[in-house]
Amino acid sequence: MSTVAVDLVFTALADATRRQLLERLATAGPASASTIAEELPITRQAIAKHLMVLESAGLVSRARHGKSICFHAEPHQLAATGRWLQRMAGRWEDEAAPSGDHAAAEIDQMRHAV
Amino acid sequence: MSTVAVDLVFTALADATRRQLLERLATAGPASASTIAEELPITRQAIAKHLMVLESAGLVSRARHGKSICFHAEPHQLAATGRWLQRMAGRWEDEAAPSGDHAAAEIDQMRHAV
DNA sequence: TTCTTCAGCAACTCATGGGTTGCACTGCAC
DNA sequence: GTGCAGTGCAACCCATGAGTTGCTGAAGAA
Repeated sequence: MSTVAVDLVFTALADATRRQLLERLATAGPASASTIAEELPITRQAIAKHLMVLESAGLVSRARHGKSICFHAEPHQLAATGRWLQRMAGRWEDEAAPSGDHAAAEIDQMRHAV
Repeated sequence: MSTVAVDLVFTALADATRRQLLERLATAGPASASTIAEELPITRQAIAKHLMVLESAGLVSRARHGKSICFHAEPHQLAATGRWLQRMAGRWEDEAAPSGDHAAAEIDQMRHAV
């Protein structure tokens, strides 16, 4: 996962409406922006904008059929982001561990840096 | 992990500066807002604000020593969020799988819903 | 062909948040 | 006590983004 991809995914997931949208698509099945607009208290335009953000993050994909467009969730990207987070956390924990009490050392350094 | 916690973590991670801050603390060790301010091209106040956001998300914790405050990264929360994401993705994949081609069914339904 | 319904585009309002400056407060060293 | 270094708080500017309205375009049905 590139830094850009991570940025897009986190930005997409930071908004509660977008997470709601994603969950809607994942649990209740694929739908168009118009269909979702009937279920939520916001306009089709707002939903379309959110879906574009989700799509650019790879969390949702579209499929055109005639004049209507069907969006469906992509859990793989979500899982990939989860793995990325865990890898990152693991690496940082490894970096912090071997040097013993890294924090204490830093604090000690701060104390004497007068 | 509660919905509120998830919201806070994603909001915190959505900002590039905050991710940079978090990585700085995780890799180069704990530091105070003033110390980081000397390394980055933004003011101490801006960094302090970001650190508050990271702290409220549980991604960073503070330790006061005299008049200076030392912040250090908390990889556990990052790992927990990663696990949450993967669990979510797994559940959604399970929901999509058993019903066969869910998307196709929905599209078919859309087609005939005139 | 015409009507209807869906999606796309553009402009706009308004709230939120990142970043700044300025000042007050608090420990520590002298 | 005084000065200095670090933090906290409040007000402010400005960019971004969420959401809206209005219109245009295109595809399918009668």
